[in-house]
Amino acid sequence: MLIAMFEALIPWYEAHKRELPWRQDKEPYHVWLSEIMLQQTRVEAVKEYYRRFLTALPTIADLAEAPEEQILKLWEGLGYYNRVRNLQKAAQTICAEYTGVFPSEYAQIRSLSGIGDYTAGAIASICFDAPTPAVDGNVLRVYSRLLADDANIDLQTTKKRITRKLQETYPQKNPGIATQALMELGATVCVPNGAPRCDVCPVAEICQARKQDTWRNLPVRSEKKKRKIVDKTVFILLTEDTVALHKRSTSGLLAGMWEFPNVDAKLDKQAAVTQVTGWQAEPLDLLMQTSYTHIFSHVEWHMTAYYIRCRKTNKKWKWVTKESLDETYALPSAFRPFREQIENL
DNA sequence: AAGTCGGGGTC
DNA sequence: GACCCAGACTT
Repeated sequence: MLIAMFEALIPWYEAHKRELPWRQDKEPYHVWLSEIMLQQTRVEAVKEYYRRFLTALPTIADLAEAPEEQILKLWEGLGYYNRVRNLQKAAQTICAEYTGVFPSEYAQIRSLSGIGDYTAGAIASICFDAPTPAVDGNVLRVYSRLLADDANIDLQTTKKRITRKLQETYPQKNPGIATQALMELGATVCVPNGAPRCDVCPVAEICQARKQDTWRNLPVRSEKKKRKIVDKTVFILLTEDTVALHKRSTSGLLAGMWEFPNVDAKLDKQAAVTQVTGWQAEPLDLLMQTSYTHIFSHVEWHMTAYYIRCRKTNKKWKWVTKESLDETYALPSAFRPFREQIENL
């Protein structure tokens, strides 16, 4: 079954594959960067980030030596910011332990920061022709439907089993093509939301979910728990030419990113002004008030923002010009609407 | 095994 | 509003 799948899949991929920036070559740095950026992130979202990142940091050595502010700025808006910290940590490991040359053995690749089973398998097969499966969400979906396998794909045991089954029959010639072909099928034909395009699927004839008409129920996943709601009051503190920023902790949510000063509570106008006075920034005028909800995977921020003209700056915040905010400081998307509003004051 | 960690497209 | 994306790491 799986052998027949690969036989039909490879020629289909060669005929229908998308042209993507990271498919120009098999340079490990390029493939690696793309795989990290693509973790839980759509192809369309990654394209421009990928190009910009490589223009700024063309080599692994450049990445290893880059200031943290620069790599966070390059990742700004892409999310999961620990990805880029781990990316740099791995780059430093490659420079220190592998003389700057990306390692070619699966075990070495797998041991680098930010590289798990999926990414190691992808890089080893695509860059080094190792017959190592790369089991991502696409592959789990394709496999579940092809075999009408109703095991929960969120379970470790299921992923291990599917990885093992693929490993047994993985093509020994051009395994990197097999890796990309499986994912391409999941991304463009056996799609995650909506009906799969079985009419153009190269393996429709051997698909058990299609035969049984059970594709709607596959793959099976764990139940998701609902998000917590956090109320926030955000302070857009402005002088004549600067705005106050705060750098977040280097651990936890949005680690190391910059933000507008805020507190985890819903303050009314008076309490907000009192808060700013307590920070000794001397509030002059309350210019505007806006509200905005930002949704993360596991939490919602219900934010009320007060735009306040201040007489003085304090030592508690970093007061920066709008220009340097845009050019230098990495601001998460959660705060982006407030940044835009400043222009309308 | 469950929780944490972003942001956005699609239905 | 719910789902989920070329997942990894921590607890």
